[in-house]
Amino acid sequence: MSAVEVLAGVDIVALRLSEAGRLQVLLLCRQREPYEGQWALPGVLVNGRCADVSLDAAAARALVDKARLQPQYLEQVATVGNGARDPRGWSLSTCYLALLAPDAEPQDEHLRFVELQAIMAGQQSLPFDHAQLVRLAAERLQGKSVYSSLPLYLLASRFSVTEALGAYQACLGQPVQHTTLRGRLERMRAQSWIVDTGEKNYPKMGRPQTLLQHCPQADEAFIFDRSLLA
Amino acid sequence: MSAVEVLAGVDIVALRLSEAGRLQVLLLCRQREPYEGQWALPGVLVNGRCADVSLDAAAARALVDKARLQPQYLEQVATVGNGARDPRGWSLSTCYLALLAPDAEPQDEHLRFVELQAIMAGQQSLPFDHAQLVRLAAERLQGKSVYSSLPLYLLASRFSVTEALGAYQACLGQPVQHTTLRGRLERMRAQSWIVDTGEKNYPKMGRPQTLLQHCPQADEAFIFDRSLLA
DNA sequence: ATAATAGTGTCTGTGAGACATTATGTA
DNA sequence: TACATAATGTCTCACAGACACTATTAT
Repeated sequence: MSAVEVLAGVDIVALRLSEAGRLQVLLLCRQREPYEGQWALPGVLVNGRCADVSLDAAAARALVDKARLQPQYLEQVATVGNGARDPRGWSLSTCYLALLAPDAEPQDEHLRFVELQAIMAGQQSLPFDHAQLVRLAAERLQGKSVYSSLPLYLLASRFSVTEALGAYQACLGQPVQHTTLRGRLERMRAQSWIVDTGEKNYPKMGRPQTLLQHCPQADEAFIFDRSLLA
Repeated sequence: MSAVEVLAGVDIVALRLSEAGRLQVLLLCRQREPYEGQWALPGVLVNGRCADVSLDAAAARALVDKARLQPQYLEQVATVGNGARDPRGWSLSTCYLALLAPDAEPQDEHLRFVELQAIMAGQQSLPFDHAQLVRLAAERLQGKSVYSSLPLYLLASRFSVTEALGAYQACLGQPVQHTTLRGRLERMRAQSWIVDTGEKNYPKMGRPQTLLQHCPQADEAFIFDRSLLA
């Protein structure tokens, strides 16, 4: 090992909303030691020899190279570093939160989605400190969902208010009043972040749903000036 | 350079509130190449040979080793990595925001406080991408000041409402209604985050000031459920 | 008609914004 | 007394929370 350098990488916590309305984490079966054959977060090492122009670019590359998936949202969560997280020695990992569309599907058998709750509850164990990274990313998502439009990045390009409600409830882990969400969506519509497509979805029963479209007007999510569930 | 490892470090944006009520950044005159003799952010390299148990510990060490200062608040802001920021090659830096008490004084001539505004305006240039790191830290502080008690960590152990108001205005860069801040301080008092010491400060003119004490009940700052300046 | 789901309306409570008023010290 | 600064009171507005009510489809 070099005198002044250190092992560093990025790990991606990529989340998808299942049909049942639950959050799922993308895992990859490791092809190399350490922990070969175990299901872990997708990630890549970063060092000068890679073509990455930046750390953020390395994160995007990790998801494209390993899973051929393009996230709808990507945000750096935190960097952890210590001597215990990797058997190869003192190492750094920068954790990213990625939000995928609900139709994101694994391309091969080395990829799998598992329920976020299974990891949080410890039923699904992960190598390295990946369980901790998942916790950090989930906390970030939950925290920002209280005052931003972040959960909308988990939806398909056309979505109903009911689907948006499901996304918020999955991110927050608790029920949300639909009237409150409607108010927020209306405020976003006034600023062109939401467009009413005019199309309708006709479910088996009940009144048809208005289909909305999410049109982010900035890189960051829309910020509301008040918290949910205060 | 090793095949898989990379140069990594932490850099600290340590802020102090001047008597004039303006934010100042702690700079250190570099003792080594690169950029020897230039004023830059204090920081340390991280690698397995150091005794740091974690990246956060390395950040705390950077401030103690280089400036003998203990911050009242320390938070990781972001990690940047690219091939251009350091002349030695592709490198990583994790940026930390530190908030100091107003009586924090440089211990020797290698340390200096400069106005945050001078750096933001480009009047004071910094080596590496340190100006960008300062911007990231200042953005984090400004963002969180809207909905949290973060500015209070810039105050002495006993402080008046007027001083707290100055801290908020410095962090936000705009005026705040004192009645709004009083309401927030009162809500913190109800939850034991603020204590009325009963002591008074008697300025040359005017009604004496109640002296308050900040008693954080958690590692994170107090979060309000509504934004200032919406 | 009935069931099911979508969407609106109404009322309440909280806290920020703005500003007037009162309180308490010094010169 | 006048003056300066601290602290409180009042009113409005925006928006979340709760829940009732209306609307629109299929069977």
